[in-house]
This record gives sequence, C-alpha cells and structure tokens, in this order.
Amino acid sequence: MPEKTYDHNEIELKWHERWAAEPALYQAEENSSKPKYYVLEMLPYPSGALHIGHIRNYSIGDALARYMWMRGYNVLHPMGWDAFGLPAENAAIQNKRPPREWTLSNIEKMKRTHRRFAFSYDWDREVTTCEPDYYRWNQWFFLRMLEKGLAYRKQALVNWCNLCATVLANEQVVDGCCWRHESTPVEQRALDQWFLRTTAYADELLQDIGLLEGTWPDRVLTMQRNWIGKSEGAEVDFQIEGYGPVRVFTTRIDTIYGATCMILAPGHDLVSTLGDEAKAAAKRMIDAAAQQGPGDVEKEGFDTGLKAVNPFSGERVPVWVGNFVLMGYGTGAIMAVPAHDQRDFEFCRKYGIRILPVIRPADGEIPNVDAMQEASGEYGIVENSGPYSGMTSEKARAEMAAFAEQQGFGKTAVTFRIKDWGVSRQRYWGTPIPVIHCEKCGVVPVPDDQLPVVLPRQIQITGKGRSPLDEVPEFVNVDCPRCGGPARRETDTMDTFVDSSWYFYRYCDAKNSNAPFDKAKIDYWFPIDQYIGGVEHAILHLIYSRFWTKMMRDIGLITNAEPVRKLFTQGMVLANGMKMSKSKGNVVDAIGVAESHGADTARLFALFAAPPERDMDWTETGVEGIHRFLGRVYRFATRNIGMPGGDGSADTKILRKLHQVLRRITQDFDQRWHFNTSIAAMMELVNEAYLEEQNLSAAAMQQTIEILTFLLAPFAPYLAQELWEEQGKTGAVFKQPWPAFNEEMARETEVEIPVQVNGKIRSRLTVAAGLDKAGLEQAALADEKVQALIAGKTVVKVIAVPDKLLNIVVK
RNA sequence: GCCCGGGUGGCGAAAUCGGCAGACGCAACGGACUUAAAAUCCGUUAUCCGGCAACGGGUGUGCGGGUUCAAUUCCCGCCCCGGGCACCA
Repeated sequence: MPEKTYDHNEIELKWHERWAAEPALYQAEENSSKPKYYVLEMLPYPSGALHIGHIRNYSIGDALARYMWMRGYNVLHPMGWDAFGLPAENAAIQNKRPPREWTLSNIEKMKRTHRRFAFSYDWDREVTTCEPDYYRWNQWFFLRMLEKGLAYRKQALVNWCNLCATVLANEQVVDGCCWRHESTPVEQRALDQWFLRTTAYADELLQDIGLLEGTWPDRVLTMQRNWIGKSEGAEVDFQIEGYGPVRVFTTRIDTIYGATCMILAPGHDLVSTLGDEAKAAAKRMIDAAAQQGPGDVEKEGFDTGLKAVNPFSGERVPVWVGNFVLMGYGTGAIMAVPAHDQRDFEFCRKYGIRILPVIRPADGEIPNVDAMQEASGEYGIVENSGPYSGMTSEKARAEMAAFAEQQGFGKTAVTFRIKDWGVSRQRYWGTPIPVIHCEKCGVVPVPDDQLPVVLPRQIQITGKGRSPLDEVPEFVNVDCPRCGGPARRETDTMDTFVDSSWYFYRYCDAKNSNAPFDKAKIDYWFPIDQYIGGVEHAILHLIYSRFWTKMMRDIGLITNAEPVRKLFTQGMVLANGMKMSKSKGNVVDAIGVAESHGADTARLFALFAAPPERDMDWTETGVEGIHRFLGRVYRFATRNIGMPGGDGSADTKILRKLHQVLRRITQDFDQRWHFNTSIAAMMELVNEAYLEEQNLSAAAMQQTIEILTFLLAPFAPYLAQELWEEQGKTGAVFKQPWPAFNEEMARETEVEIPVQVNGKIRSRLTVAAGLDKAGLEQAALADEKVQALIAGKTVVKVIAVPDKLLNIVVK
C-alpha cells in the first residue's frame, strides 16, 4: 500500500462517527461468564470544560479498561457528574441563569469532549447527582440514618457575613473575611444543623485501614489514620466550686499531680454562666479563631476567678479560659500541666501560673523549674504524686485511671479527632434534607412514599438570607405528615460529599426506580477493583465513602465492608512548570488539544511525560514529539501493509525486540503502571523497525505491524482501530486478545559484558548469552587490555555475574 | 513543629532484586532530500583533560560519612524543593 499522511482529524472524526452509532461498544455484560473488573475514575464537577488534568486521570483509567478488555475481563467503566455545588449558584447570581440549566449545558459540553477523546465509558449508566432520580436516594439514606440515630441535629457555628446577610461556605472565607467583602470579618453564628454520626464508625474506619494496606498508597492511609486521630487516655472530673463537676480529657493522667490550673475552651458550657465581660471576651476569641489562618497563634486567656479541685491531690487550682483549647475535641476542657506539656507551659509562663514538675527521666533528676526552657513531655518516673510516686508513667496511668473509675470521678477514655460530619448547607443547589418541622410534632421525617423532595426550579437566588430555599413559600409551607397541621419544610440542603459517597454503587444499577440499587448487582461488581483520582481527595471523599459503605452494610443493603480494593492517586498536571489555575489563565483546555493535535496524541502524552503518580509538565513541544511518533507509526504501517517484503535478514532481531517490548508493556500494566516506559518501549520498537525496514520478510513485517497495533490499542484507540482496519481486520481492536510474549523469542543470543578491574570498566566482551561464571572469567582473562592491566599484580578475587558484568580485583 | 513525596545532562525522564548511569522524548547542532523553506529521513549531544584523529584518561545521580569487589539503589547525619496536617490535651 502507498504511504499515507497521518491526518489525526480525518482518522479520529471518522471513528468518532462510527462509534457513536455503536452504543453497545463499551457496555458491560449483564450475565457474563468472564471475570469482572470494575475500573473507576473520580467523577468530575461540571465546571464547563475538561482540562488536561482530567485527561490525564481518564487516560490512565481508559488504558487500564481497554487492557482489561483485551485480557478477557467483563469490564465496568462508568462516568457521571458531581453536579451539585456552589459554582452553579454563583453563576446563577452572576448571569441570571438557573443553576440546573447552567449545569446541564456544562455537562452536555463536557460529555462531547469525553466522547471526542474516545474514553470507553458505558454512558448507559451515567449518573447526574443533581437530578431527582439520583438525589432522592440521598434523601432515602438520610431517613434510614435518622431512624438509626446516625443522623441528628445540634447547634453548630457557621460563618456569617453581615454585609451579605448570609451564611458562607468555608471556601468563601478568605483570610478570615468574606470573599465578596474583603474587609468584612466573618462572624461565627450558632445555627441548628444536621450531622451524620461518622464517629460511630471511627474505630472501624481505623481498624479497616488494615484491609487496605498494600493496595492503597501508604500516604493516603497515613493521612486517614491521622485524620481519625484515635487517642487513648482518661477523663477526670474536677469539682468547680459554685458550679459542679467539669470533665477533662487527658492522655497523661500520670501528670495530674502537676496540674496547676484548668483551662476551658471559649465555647465551653460553663462560660455562658459567667459575667457579660467574660462572655464577650470568649466570643471575641471564637471569632478570632475563625479568622486566623494556619500558623502560630499567640496564646490568650483570662482567669474566670473560679477554683477547681484536683480530685487526686485535693489542691484548689484556678479556672481559666484559653483560646488554644478546642471545643470540638475531647471535653472542651483541659487540666494544664505546664511542666510536661509545651502548650500549657507557654500559657502558664505567659500568665505567671505555677509550674510543678512531677515526672523525672528514668536516669535523671526532676526538672528544675527556674531553669526550664520548655516542657518535658517524655514518660519517666512519677514524683511528688502521693501514693503514685516512684511508679513509671505507664504504671501510674493505668492505676490512676482505675482509681478514678473506682471512685466514680473518671474513667479510661478514647477520643477521636474525627468529628461527626456536618452535612447541613444553607444553600440552594443541593439535595433537600427530607424533614419537616412541625410546632406540635417537632422534627418529622418526610415519608418514603413522598420522596423525592424536589428542589423547586423557579427560584430567585439573591445571595442573601439564611438560605435561598427560605424565600420559597411553596417549598417551605407544608402540612405536617403526622398531624396534618401547618408546618415548615427543612431548608438546609446536603453537603455535596453526600453525592459522591455512594455514586459508584448507583453505576451498577443506574436506572433502578425502586431502590438505590439491586443487592445482587452490587455483590457481582463490588468492590471497585481500581479507583483512580487526585490525591486531594485522600481524606474527605474517601473517608465519607468508606463510612457510607459501612452504614449501607449495617442497614442490610450490601455485604462488602470497603468500597475500593485498589486506589491509585495520580499526580498533578503543570503547564510549562506552573500549576494550572484560572487566575493565572494557563489552564490547558482539552478540546483545543484534541483539535490541534488529536485525542490520541493528548492521551499518549498525558501518559508519556512522567510516571502517573508523579506531577507532570504539559509542554507544547512535548505534545508535538508524541504527534510525530504517531505519524511515524502510521506512515510505516500504511506503506508496508500487504507489501512483498525484503530478504528477512533482520527478522530475528525485530521479533526479539517485539517480544521484549511486549513483555515490558505487559509487565507495566500488571505491576508498575509506568506507562511512560511502555510508550518509550514502543518508540524503541518503531525506531528499530525504521532502521530494518528493508530487511524484514513480509511475514515479520506483518507481525510487527499487528502487534504494534495491539500495543497501541489501550493508549491511542483511534490510531489502533484505523491500523486494524488498514490490515483488513474487522471488529473492535480493543476486544481482541492481548498478545502473549514469548520468553524464548525475547531472549538475546549475545550480550556485551563490561569488564571491570578494581571496579572500573576497562574493557568490553561480547559473549554468548547465558555464559557461566567460569566461561566469563576465562574470556576476560584472555582479553589483551585486561592482561595488560593485571600484569605483575595478584588477582585477589573475580566476581562474575552472568549476562551482567565481570569484576577483577587485583593488588 | 510533625508526617509523606522528590532532588540524576540544557529540559521531561530511564535504570523493575546492589551489577554498563543518562533508555525514550524535547531542545540544540550537523548531514541527506529541496531552487528554497516546511515536512520527512539519517546522525551528534553529561562533563573536564590530552590528541589532527581513531582513541585514551579523569570526574559525575543534592551534600558529608559508612557498608560492599561494586551504591542513583542499602545504612547514618545534614541541605534544598513540593505536598499534607497544624495548638487534637
């Protein structure tokens, strides 16, 4: 055949059209005898356009999906839209476009891009989280959790901007101020809000990290462990004169004789019983804490004038309020042991509170208070501690906790850093929380048969008020389902992390209108075999998803304990060395690259520029290099298909290379996922094929072209399919069996062995592959250069590694 | 401060189990083709020293030590860059 020029648009648009007419191409089989494989990429937020960061994520998943098809698996590869969220509301305020309309048109546009890139999604299973057929199940789950006590309501602080007169999401708070009013500090207001009891699963979420070891990245597991933050210690009551007991949590009950004051969080219940001045000071601390970013903050506090009694020593100590004591952790109150805790030390030094050391190192003296520069947090021997003096810290911890429990003023206790999940959002564009507030009956769940509670579509979003839904009387005013009297609908909507906590289950049964999904389908497809996404979701999304799975298991919907067997976190994409961002204006749009260089080129480059777990740099010249490579492949194949061929003198050589490359790429898929080296290997093969083009027999040439087509199939689907057709074949190339490599054919017959003398390379020998140690040694010692170098010296040792190297040690 | 990554040519990177450092690509340079250019094809390209040259010798994977016949790879101590967490009692 005559050589053809590589015109990516011609090839890609042709197949794009043909594939559009084949809806079953990427569908998973319903009753398959093949083993299943569920590969999933994180669903995108429909912001309006796919960028190359998305393309990288999907190119990894798509290569894997296609490879697994070729390996004979029944592959489930779905995609959907994380379609609720704040940007749609902002767009509504700015362009007066309804959020749903804006969102759906974005989805339409992005889906076209997805198709242009030929990602192999089963669009029949598409999930769009902002549509009632999806979010009704959010509501259904919420009601189940309400029944089980896993959903509950309590007061919590929200960010409030006085100028906007509205609640701000955390991401709308910039440097402690409102994003639209940069000089207006955000205030903290207490509102009744809905929470999911993730803490009920804290222990199991921590325990089951063990199940993920080896298949999830270690750093993700570490981050989750830290996030859950289990800490074991004790709770102890201190009696406060004129108030009652206040409970503290401590991991160091062994230091309790050194407690020289008690410090309360500014939000602690006791503070509300204090005078106006103290309450105002505490409020200032709370607002200041919300405004400060991360970093070192000066410790502040004030004396309440109250005294607390240490239940162990009987000593009376002052009660303070301190800005560094967190209400959301432990009991919101601590005993300060300045001698043995750095934070307490800094606080007490600043305010002149007594410092009393009670621990000495096992082999040292108790610290001298006047010389102390910092607290000593180490375990040691307990001193000045009544009957516990002389014990090790470990022993004292156990005995003191037991004593407290026996006396009824304390107990051993475990505290978690992870908090219950606040799911209330004072927003429009989210799942309505399905409850009704009745004056007579209180909080009444919406009955299941009245789901979904549909989000009203005709609504003015003003950006003011407690919540946009508050302004919609048709939505708010309802009859109480229990007593029939007038009642108000809940106007908070759910956090969008709810949507993404279970969407991958819905893919298995996306059109079910009677249940979130059918259990048998979950049993077949779950767990997800491979989940691929950005590391930025290592904590929240993936912990919530794990929580949701355990919750669904406990209400009998599923049997698996974990949703995801293997997790892969890919690196970021930089544009010319810089992080892509809208503000810098350097976001590389995916569809533009597809038009200028082709989808195949973009996909291949996304995998070639760096190993997938690392950050990669997107450069125009690099993209062009890949485009050149694909052109080389295409021209080579088209001009050689069906040609008579040469004398075959290079057949052995090219077939050896072919099998070496095949082995390399197969291993890259099965073990390492370093697709950059897979692609480099294909380039090596093509380079060699160019050099030997005239010396290949027709049979070797056709085999080279065919296998190269298979190798390209997971990475460059358009070109691979086109070459498949050029070779006169029919059917989808990615449904053909992946070729097996032949170890025999991949083996080199001759190898070059570097010969070292005292570790420096002095000569090279070409020997038969597999030559043993003795043979190598003999060949090396016969070498002229080697002989010259070792002449007159004593050979101490000869290290021979067959097929690798030989080292002669002389003196 | 704590916990992870990472540091290799002009650049992105490779070296999979301790065995030839720099595969592959980019950029640059040279050659072929062309009236010319683009495209394409073929080469050269870590660095220093000696040589007209073939070639020979030295140095080199952030820095300093160590183990080893042999270290980008293992161990100890530092430096720098990126990310996460950040008063969690």
